[in-house]
Amino acid sequence: MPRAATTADVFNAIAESRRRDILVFLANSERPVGDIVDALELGQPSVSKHLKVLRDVGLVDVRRHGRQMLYRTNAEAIRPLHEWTSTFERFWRHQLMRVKERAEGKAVKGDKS
Amino acid sequence: MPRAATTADVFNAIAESRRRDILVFLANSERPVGDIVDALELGQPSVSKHLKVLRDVGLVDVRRHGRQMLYRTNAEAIRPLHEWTSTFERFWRHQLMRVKERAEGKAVKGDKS
DNA sequence: TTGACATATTCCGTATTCGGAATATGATTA
DNA sequence: TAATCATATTCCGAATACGGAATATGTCAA
Repeated sequence: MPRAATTADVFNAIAESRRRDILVFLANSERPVGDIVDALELGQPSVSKHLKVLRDVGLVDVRRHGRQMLYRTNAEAIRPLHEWTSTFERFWRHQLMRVKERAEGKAVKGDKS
Repeated sequence: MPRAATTADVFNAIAESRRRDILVFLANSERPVGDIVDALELGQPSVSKHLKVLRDVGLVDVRRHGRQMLYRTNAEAIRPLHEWTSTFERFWRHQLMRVKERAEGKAVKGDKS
C-alpha cells in the first residue's frame, strides 16, 4: 500500500506547499486562474492541477464567469484540520507551563550552584 | 519535481493517517514501540519507520529505557500547523455569519413566497 | 559468552506524485 | 464560422512512499 492519494483527504491535499499558497491567496477574494499563475509564478497547467486537487477535497469553490473560472477558498473545509491540531493544545500549554515553572522555581527557590 | 519527502516538514509528515494515530496515542504519555504496535495493529517495522519520520521532523521525542525506546509526542511541534489553520478562522466565521444572517433575514423581514 | 528480547534497517514491488510540453475543451468576439 | 482567449487534460520521466519479509543492531539475563 503506497502513499495515499493527494485527494484522499484534506491532510494530504495541504501537504504540498504550493497548494497552501493557493489557499492563502484565495482566502479573501474570488480570483481567476490567471491571477494565481501570475502571483505564484507557476505554470498554468500546474495551477489547474493543484486546483483540481483542492476542489476534489472541497477546499475551494469554483464559479464560471465568461471564459474564466473564479476560485475561492472554502475556509470551512480547513476546520477539521484546525480541530485536530486543537486536541494537542492543552499538551503544549502543559509543556510550556512546566518549562516556565522550572525556570521560576530556580529563580525563586534559589539555585544551588 | 516529484512529491515532497514526508520528512520535508510537519505538513508532509502528518499527511499519513497512521502517523496521526501515533501522535494521538503518544500525546498523554511515554510509550515503548511495542505498545504502539499492539494498539494500532501495525507491523513493528512499519511503526519503527513511521516513528523515524516523526522524529526527523521533531514531532516525537525519544528516550532509551533498557532495551526499549520510549516515545512521546512533542506537542510544541504541532503549533505551526495550528497557527496556519488559524489564519483561516476569521474566514470561516464570516462564512457562517453570512449564512446565519441570510437565514435570519429571511425569517425577520418576511419571505415573499 | 550465549540466548532472548526490543527495536531499527534494508530490500523489494506497486502506486502515485510533481512539473513541463503539447494538446484539448469551452466561451467570446469579429 | 474562424480566430482568440482562458482553462483543463494527457502524456511523459524522475523520485519517493508504503507494507512486508528478512536481517541487523543493541541490550539484558543466565
